[in-house]
Amino acid sequence: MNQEIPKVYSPAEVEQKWYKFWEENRFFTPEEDSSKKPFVIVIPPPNITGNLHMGHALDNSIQDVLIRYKKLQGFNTLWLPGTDHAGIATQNVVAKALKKEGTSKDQLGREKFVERVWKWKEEYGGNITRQLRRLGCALDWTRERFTLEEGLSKAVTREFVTLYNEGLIYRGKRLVNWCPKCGTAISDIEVEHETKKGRLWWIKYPIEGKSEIRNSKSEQGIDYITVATTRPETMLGDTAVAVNSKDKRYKKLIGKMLILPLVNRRIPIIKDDFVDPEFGTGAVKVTPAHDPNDFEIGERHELPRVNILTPDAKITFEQFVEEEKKEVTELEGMDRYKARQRLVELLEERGFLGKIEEYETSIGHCYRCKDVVEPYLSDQWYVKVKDIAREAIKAVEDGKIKYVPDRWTKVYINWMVNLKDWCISRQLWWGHRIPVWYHGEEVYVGEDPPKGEGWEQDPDVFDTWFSSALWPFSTLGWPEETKDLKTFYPTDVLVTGYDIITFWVSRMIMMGVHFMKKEPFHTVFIHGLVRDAKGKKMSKSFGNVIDPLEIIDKIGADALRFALISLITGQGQDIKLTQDKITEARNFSNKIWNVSRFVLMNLDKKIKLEIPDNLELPDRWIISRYQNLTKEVTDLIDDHDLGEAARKLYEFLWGSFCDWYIEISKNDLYSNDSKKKEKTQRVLVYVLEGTLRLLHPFMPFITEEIWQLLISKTNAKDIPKSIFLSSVPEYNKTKVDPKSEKEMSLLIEMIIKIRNIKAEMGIQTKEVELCYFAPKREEKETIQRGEAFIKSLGRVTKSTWLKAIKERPQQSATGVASNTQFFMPLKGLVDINIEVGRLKKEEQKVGQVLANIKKLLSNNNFTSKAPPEAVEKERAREKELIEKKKIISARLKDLAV
RNA sequence: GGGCAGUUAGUUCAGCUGGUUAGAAUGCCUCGCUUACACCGAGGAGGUCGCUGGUUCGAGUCCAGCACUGCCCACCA
Repeated sequence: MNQEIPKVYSPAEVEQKWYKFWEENRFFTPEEDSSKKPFVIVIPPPNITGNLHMGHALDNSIQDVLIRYKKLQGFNTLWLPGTDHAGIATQNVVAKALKKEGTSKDQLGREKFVERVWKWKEEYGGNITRQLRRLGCALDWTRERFTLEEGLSKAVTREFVTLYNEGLIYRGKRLVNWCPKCGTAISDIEVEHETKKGRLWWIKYPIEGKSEIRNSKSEQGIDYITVATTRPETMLGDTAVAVNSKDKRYKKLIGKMLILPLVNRRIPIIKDDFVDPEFGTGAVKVTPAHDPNDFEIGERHELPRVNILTPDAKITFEQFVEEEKKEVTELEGMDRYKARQRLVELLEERGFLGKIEEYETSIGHCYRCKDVVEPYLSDQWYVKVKDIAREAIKAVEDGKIKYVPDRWTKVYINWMVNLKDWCISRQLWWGHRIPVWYHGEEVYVGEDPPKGEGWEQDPDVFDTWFSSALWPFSTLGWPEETKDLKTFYPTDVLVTGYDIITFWVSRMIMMGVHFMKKEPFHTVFIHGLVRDAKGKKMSKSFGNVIDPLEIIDKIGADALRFALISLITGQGQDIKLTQDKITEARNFSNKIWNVSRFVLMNLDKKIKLEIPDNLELPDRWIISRYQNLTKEVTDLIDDHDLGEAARKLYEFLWGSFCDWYIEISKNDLYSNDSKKKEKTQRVLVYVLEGTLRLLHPFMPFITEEIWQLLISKTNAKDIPKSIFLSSVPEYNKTKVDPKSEKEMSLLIEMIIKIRNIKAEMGIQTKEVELCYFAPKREEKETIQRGEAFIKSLGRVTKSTWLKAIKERPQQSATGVASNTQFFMPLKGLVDINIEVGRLKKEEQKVGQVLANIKKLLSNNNFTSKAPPEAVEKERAREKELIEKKKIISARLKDLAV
């Protein structure tokens, strides 16, 4: 017996061994000049600051399943790895480290700082790629890329310069979302809105010439106008008050001037129909430099823009004339929130403050540092996206790109239709430098620096997404016309969570269509997010994170992958990962291990890897089931329903193969009939070997380990070096046998029912056995020896089987009929002969048979092993439950009436 | 304000184009140490499929309305 195979599967060693083997043999590198069709996925590049979290684990498990499956199907596969430099994120991480050291990025200066980030990257940037290896990802590491490396930087420069020359890029002073903490502009989608309790302050703006509003005769609309605001400090930058042109209350006042309280700036009352007369007082203060709507109003009315904030959100009076400062000098240099508080106090003191209301308002936060974002006036670079977006929409509408599940198509199109120009400049140091140089008034845009003295490069860098938009082709060598680019572009599938459809997917489509004139992929496979047991997002601050690496250490990458994949639904719902599910997957991998151990243990010689001829019902059944499984699993993967495919494999392997076929097989394996034994060995190996190949994309390590052991015990020739290089089992329709499936399922049903009766009556396994055989005439002898025994009412083990054979009287199997029959010898007491006939009137027969068995059993005074009082107790409990239910339902009925 | 998704056993979820008795896992209750596996095996209990109508011979499944939950988008001071 195989002592060297342990009972419990321990993945750690196995996984390490095989990944090394795969990588060293370059199995993941596509064949050169292959005649096979390529199948390509580029990895969504994780941030170099990142560590593998469950989201990555899911995303990459999915991709690995697809790649390995396609490989088995005979495609020339490439899964291209890489990482993203992640501008803000990385800069923040390094800045934090510097702070700990007591220095800062400004102290270091730009050049030194960037050098420092590179150093950091060399040191820690490899974390995530190591972790992807642990997961088992079949990535071609010889082609690994980084967004900030030379080649990809060249691509980004080409991107910008080309777009610029096409007139699709412009620089403009606009309101951007400014993160004071990061000190940079961020794009609209990088702002996270959150509804928070705030306040609405009402402020009185005196009409010119009637400045003494403390006078008791003062009245709204005569002496002053009241405006409402959630951000009172912005009044410092007000340059008008707007009212709706149809608003009767203010009609006469349009064109008159107001005196801005404390600042004493003369500002006009203007009409603009953006203003909703129903809201607040119907009059809106206009701060073009600090509010997007006001900015637009300002544009329409050519209002001056007065900026009141420094880049780190402190009050500045840079644009104030001297007189305006007089009453508010103390605010200068003050933090925005402190200033707000103080300003309100000042207004109050001077009688300009009206009421204060509690108010719910939505506040924008930086997606990186969570600081409150300010609308801020600054010079930025923009991409005019309208035309490119149109092409990108068309690609999806024409079906050249398909979203899976389909509902994301709508989300994508809706987003694209409403797309605004894309702010691509960031005031960071870590990133691709914008290829623009200034020399006084002159501006130079080009891939190489301008010649001559005195040129200074734009200090800004690009939005990270501006470079990752090129990822599907920049990684293959673009803008050079490389062989890889020709062979592998366009790629096939993009796999990602729905959270970055807008950030990334849409931009890749835009740039792919624009620069390559070809969609970057034909399928976008969108999956849900991984959440905790309660459906909450996993995050460090909640403390509900399950670390994939910890799980891998404990139970193996295979089990983790299987847990995640089997949780995927066809609808792409979010996934709730629980400890239970992880345990289940662990148990499954152990089950695979043990069933394989069983098969291996029962092989005493080299086995032919083909189906034998002398098949019996259980053999035909399991082979048929296996054929169906092959078809189902391949169809499901083709349909991108990986979760269902995984569940099908689980069900087959555990529910059919282990629970039934293995048990039945013991009959032959432990028999003296060498022909039968060999037949069964061959069926076992045939089905298990094929199932392993089906399972390999999901659980690459354990399947490799077992497959190698198993295949070495066969006579198969030209064996591939790895299961990864083998093939998907072929679906052989001629082996599908509905009749056997039907018969077998009936048999199973009967056995279950008999077990049920047995359990109810407390009869022990050893006292009752069920024999089954499907005789052909020539097998009569065998049958009469009672060796067609396949299933006891409990579990078959070698010892019980041997015992049964030994103890069973010769006459136990009698009355052989020409049809399928059941025999149930009751340990020498009675034989029941159950005729199933042609299995046509199954239902009736089953019922009849069961009734007979029950009768016989109760006539024969079996002793129950369960103590009578326990049985009594259980019955009482049941009765009680039924009573309770009755009462409850009666009460509910009363209530309903 | 607009859009999307979900609501099925105690819990977490499957259930495709409508068709026998609504499945699985886990938990619970019996029983079983049996040379593949106690990370196991056998059996059992547990569901008016969110609510209300409609289509149909037939509805978790299709349609309409409602309720609740979650997510995304949106400039209302």
